[in-house]
Amino acid sequence: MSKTNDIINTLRSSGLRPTKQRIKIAEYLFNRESTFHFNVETIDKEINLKSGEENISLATIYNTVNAFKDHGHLKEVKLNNDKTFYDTNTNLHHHFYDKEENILTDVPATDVHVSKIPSAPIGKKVDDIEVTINVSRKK
Amino acid sequence: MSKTNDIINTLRSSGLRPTKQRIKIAEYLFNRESTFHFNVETIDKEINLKSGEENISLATIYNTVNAFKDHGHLKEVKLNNDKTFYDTNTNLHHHFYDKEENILTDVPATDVHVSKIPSAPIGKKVDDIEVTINVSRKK
DNA sequence: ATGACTGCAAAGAATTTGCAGCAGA
DNA sequence: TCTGCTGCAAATTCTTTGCAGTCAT
Repeated sequence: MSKTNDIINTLRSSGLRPTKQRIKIAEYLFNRESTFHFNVETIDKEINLKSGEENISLATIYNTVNAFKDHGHLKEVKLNNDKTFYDTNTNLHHHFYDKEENILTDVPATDVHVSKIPSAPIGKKVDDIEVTINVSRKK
Repeated sequence: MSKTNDIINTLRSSGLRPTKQRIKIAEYLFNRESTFHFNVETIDKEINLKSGEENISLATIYNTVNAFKDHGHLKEVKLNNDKTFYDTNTNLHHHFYDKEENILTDVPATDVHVSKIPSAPIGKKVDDIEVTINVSRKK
């Protein structure tokens, strides 16, 4: 079974119609070895400016990314940036963040141990812990 | 020496002219026991809608908050929200975050120990570590 | 006096939405 | 066929900016 068929099945089984545009975006996002951080502009540039084929409208890219997020294929990430970033790694994990260069790198959950945390506020329970390791250029 | 004079001195010594608007906003933000998370709308509502006095224009609130941030009196915080939030606690600390209610609570740095972290990417050094403890209503 | 700040309105930037036409089931 | 999706443009929302008048020093 080809990768494209995998993608079609994944979309379908999460309740999303596998349209031409969604397949193209999904292939771009998910057919890669390592995790990937991007924003809507990334997709627009890579898919639209690069190919001589039909373009995908910005509105559709927004709709598609939101649909992927709502169906658990993407995770939203907050950066010191006006644009919204997304992460193709939807598993629990941590990050290196270089704010000088606005680069986000994944850190596997197993590479970080948090050995002490306070108890949750009254009436609340802890769901998960996210660690951001802020880094900068070594001088 | 009164609190207002403290604020005027703090503003002046960080290179900001203590104008009526800045003093009013600074008093609202900094004259409180515990740390405080807010956005521009918070200030607008609390200071403008509440008082019968002269209002402070939105543009000035934006300018003031940016000035306070640039001069180290505020820290920007990223939430799952379209608006930019700020934190009056500029020291290193961690957070409880309840995304159901969009509530952020401070956790002192001493209440959290991270006992294992990966080494920084090549050419980078670790500056600090921020821990977000995601919580939700206990069922 | 002079340079910085305020406030208004207009501009900007990212994202969402209304709706007609199109495509996947 | 029949919803759901796409794509365009218009609308929205948050934030910044230009500029004339005002205020702190």
